[in-house]
Amino acid sequence: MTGGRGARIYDVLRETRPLVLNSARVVEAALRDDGISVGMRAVLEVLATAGPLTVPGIAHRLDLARQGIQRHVDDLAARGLVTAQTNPAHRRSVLVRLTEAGTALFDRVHDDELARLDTIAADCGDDEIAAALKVLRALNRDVRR
Amino acid sequence: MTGGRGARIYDVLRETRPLVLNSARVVEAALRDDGISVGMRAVLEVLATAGPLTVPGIAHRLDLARQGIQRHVDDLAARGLVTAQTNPAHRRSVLVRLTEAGTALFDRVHDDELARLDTIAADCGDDEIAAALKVLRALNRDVRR
DNA sequence: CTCGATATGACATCATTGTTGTCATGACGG
DNA sequence: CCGTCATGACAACAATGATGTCATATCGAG
Repeated sequence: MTGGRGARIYDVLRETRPLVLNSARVVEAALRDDGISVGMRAVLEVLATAGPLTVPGIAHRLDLARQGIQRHVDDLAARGLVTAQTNPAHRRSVLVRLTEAGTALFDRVHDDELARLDTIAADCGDDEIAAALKVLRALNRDVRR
Repeated sequence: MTGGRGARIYDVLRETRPLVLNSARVVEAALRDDGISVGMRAVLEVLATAGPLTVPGIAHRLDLARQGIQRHVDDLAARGLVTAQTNPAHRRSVLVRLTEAGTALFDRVHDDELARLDTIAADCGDDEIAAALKVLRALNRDVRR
């Protein structure tokens, strides 16, 4: 055996950092023309996926501090990509939601990304991709213990 | 079907960012007492794994610019964890190698990390972890096209 | 209902780190 | 030998995650 279970999980984790860096480079290049950053794009994605959320709610979904998300939301609002909406559950903490322009921008960006990903990792089967997703979710769940 | 192949690969990629962030937080907390950063630790790992390398060589392995690596190497040298070694293949570009202190530090840190990882993602089988590794490597190989 | 604890927005600061640029010099191939 | 490239050294910048503070709104306990 080449190593214990921990060593094999370590190998998995070691692949993640360059993957995040490289995909961020690709995504950033695609976003440059639109004048938004990867951080701002991450906020757009959460809003597109989970619907209107408060700033702390977005931060929780992304495992980030609310202060940093506040910056991104402010920047996005200044560009007219998100807007505030009254929150029925909390009068002070408004819900942030995508504007039409924000929805259109994210949809376009996202479609482009999906098209690119269709042709990638051609040597991996659907079962292997599903296993990778399961393992990564398990790691995300446990690593913050 | 819930989405095409690209959508499933996208789901995999989406897990990687928080995973990198959270594991970096854990690693950083463990390194704080030793006074080194995650970037410096990454350099130590490359040197421990691949043996003495030049600064551009380390940068290539980590997919980073040589300038940033130079900083980490300088910091590590100032702490006595790495040292220069004459390069038989290139008189000017010296090889960086771990000192005894550097080797001891990385071994200790790495052993601690492996011990933690042994108990993680208990619901994932060895075959699933192997599949995850294969998929991540394929993504790393193709994403920078 | 009152009060204390907590959440939130706003604002500010800092550290890490990836990126980019420059320059002099050595290394290497044509 | 000369032009091109690689390398080290140095510098500056941008994005972003982390941290702290403060006033105020919100909420739950008593």
